[in-house]
Amino acid sequence: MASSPVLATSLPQKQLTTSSSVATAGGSRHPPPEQLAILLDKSDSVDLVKRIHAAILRRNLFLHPYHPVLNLKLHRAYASHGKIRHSLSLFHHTIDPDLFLFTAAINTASTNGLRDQAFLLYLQLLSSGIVPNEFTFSSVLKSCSAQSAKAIHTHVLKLGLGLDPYVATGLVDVYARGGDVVSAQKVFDRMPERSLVSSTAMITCYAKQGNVEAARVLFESMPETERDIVSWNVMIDGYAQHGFPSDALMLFQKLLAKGKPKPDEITAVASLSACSQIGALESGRWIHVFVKKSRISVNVKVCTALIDMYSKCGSLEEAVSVFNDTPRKDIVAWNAMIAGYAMHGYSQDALRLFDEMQGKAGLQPTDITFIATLQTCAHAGLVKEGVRMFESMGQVYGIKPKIEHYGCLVSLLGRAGRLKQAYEIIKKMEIEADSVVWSSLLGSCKLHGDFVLGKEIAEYLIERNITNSGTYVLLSNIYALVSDYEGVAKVRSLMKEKTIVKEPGISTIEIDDRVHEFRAGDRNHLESKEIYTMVRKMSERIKSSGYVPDTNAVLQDLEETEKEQSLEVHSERLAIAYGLISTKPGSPLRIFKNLRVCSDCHTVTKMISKITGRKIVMRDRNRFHHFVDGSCSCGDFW
DNA sequence: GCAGGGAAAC
Repeated sequence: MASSPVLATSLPQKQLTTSSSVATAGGSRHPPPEQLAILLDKSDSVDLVKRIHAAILRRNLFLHPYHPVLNLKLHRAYASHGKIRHSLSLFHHTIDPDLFLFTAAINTASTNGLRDQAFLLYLQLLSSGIVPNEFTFSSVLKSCSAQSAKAIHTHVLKLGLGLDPYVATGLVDVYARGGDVVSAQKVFDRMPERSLVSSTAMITCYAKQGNVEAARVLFESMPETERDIVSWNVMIDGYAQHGFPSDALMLFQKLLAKGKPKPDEITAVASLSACSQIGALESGRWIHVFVKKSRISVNVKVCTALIDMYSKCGSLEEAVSVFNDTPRKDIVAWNAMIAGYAMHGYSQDALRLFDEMQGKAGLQPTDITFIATLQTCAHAGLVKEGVRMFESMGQVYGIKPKIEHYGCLVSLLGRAGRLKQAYEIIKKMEIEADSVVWSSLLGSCKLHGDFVLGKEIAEYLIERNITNSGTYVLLSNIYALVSDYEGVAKVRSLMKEKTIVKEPGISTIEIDDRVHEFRAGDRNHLESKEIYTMVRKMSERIKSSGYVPDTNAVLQDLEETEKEQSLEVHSERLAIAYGLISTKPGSPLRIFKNLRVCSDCHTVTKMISKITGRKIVMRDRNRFHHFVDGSCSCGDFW
C-alpha cells in the first residue's frame, strides 16, 4: 500500500526546515521510522509532533514500508493534542488509506463532533471496498444519527459483529440517543455479557425517556465494586433531570459515604442542578466548598451550575460572585447570570449584562438569552423595551422567535393590561399557541378583570382540548370571581370527567441541611403539632391587622369558613410556620413553591414579614418574591 | 485504531 507525502500546506513553513531537534530527541542523527513511532506515542507537545512530521517529509519516509504505521501514529498524535484539522488533513492526503487509518480518522471525527464527516468517511470506506471491523463500527456509531442507525446495524449483523461488546454498546447508545428504547433494549438483552459500559448506556437510555425506575433497577443490579463514576453520574443526573431532585442528592450522599469512586465535575453539575430545583442552598454551598477542596476542575460548566444554583436558591449575591470569578465565560454562563437577575426582578442589571455581554465580551445572544431578557421586561412592566427587544430578535440577530418568546411577549402585554393586543398576537403568530401561552393570557384576563374575554378564551380552549390543569383552575377562578357558581360547578365536573388533577402545590424549606416538604393540609411532618399551632397564631395576628381572606382563590365548592380554613393550610403557610418555629428570630426564611404563589398567600406573606420582622424569600414557578417589612419586591405584579 | 456521563429556558 502506497502512501503519498503529506502536503505541507497545513503546516507552518518553519517546521519543515528545522528538524535537528528531532534527531537529538531520538538519540541519533536519523532515527529509524520505528523509533519515530515510539517518539510520537510519547510526544507531549504538538511541537514535537510537528518536528517529527517534518522529519518524515524531509527524509521521504512515505516511501518506507513502515510508513502506514507511522502515518497512523502521526494522525493519532495530532488528534491527541487537539489538532483535529491537521490529523484529518493527514488522512485526506494519504492515497489508499488502509482500514486502520480509516477507522482512526472516523474516530477522530466522531469524538470531535464532526458527525457528518465521520459518516462520510464511513461511506468512503465502504465504497473503497474495505470491509469494516468492530473497531470501525464502534467509532462510526458514536456519530451516527438515529436514522442511519438501522442501516449500520444491518451492516453489523451481516458481518457477524452483533455480539461484540463494543459494537453492541455503541448500538445501545445510538438507539438511546434517538429515544428508541425498544431497539436499545433488544440489543442490550442479546449481549452475552453486560459490561459496566453497556449497562451505563442502557441506564442513560431509560433515564432519557424518564423511566427513572427502570434506570434505578438496572443501576442497583450492577455489582457495587464495579460501578465507576460515569455510572453514578448518569443515575444522579437521571434523577435530577426527571423530577426526582431529592433522590439525586441522596444518591450523591451515598456516593460520598462510600468514598469511591471519586466524584468529578460532572457529579458536581448534576448534584448542583438538583439543589437548584429544590432550593437546597445549604447543600449547594456545601457542594461548592467540596468542589474547591477536592481538586475537581472548576470549569465554566461547574461555574454555570453554581450561578444557576445560587440564583435559584435565592442567593443572588453569591451567584454574582461566582459569575465574576468565572474564567472564560461562555454564552451559557452569561445566560444563566442574566436569567438569575431576571428571576429576582433586577431588570436593570439583567439588561446591563445583556449589553456588556455583546460589548465587552463580544458574544452574540442566543434564543435563550432572549427568554431571560423578555422575561425581565415582563416582570418589570417594561412594555416598550420588551416589544422592541422581541422585534430585534429577528431583525437584528436573525433569531426566529419560538413559542417561549411568544409566551414572554404575551405575558408582557397581558400583565400590562393590553389583553386585546396579546390576543391578536396569539391569533397571528405562525406557531400554534400551546397551553402555556394561553394560560398566561388567561391569567392576565383574571388579573385585569376581563371576564368576558377570559371566559371566551377558556371555553375555546376546553372545546379544543388545548388545556392543562392550570387552564381549568384559571377558568374556575374566573367564574368564581363573577360569582357564576354554575360555571364553577361545570368546570369541576369537566375536570372529573377528563380526570384532570390539579397539580398539587408543594412548598419546601431547608432547615439544617435538610429539605422539608409540605403539601396543603398535610400532617406528615414530625413537628406537625407545633407547626399548626404557629399557623393559627399567625392567622390571629394578621387578622387583627386587618387581613381579609381572599376566598376566590379556593377552587373547591365549600362554605366560606371552610374556604378560609383551606387557605390557612396552603403549603406555603405550613412551610413559613415551620421556618418560624425552627430558626432564630430575625433570620431570613427561604421558601420554594412548585406552582405560582396564590394571591392570598402573597398578601399573608407580606403581613407575616412585617409582623415578625423577617425577610422572606419565596421562589415560585415564575420568579422570586422578596418580602420585607410588609411589601414584596414584585410590587404585587407577578 | 473501539463503547457509557454535564451547565442556561414561557
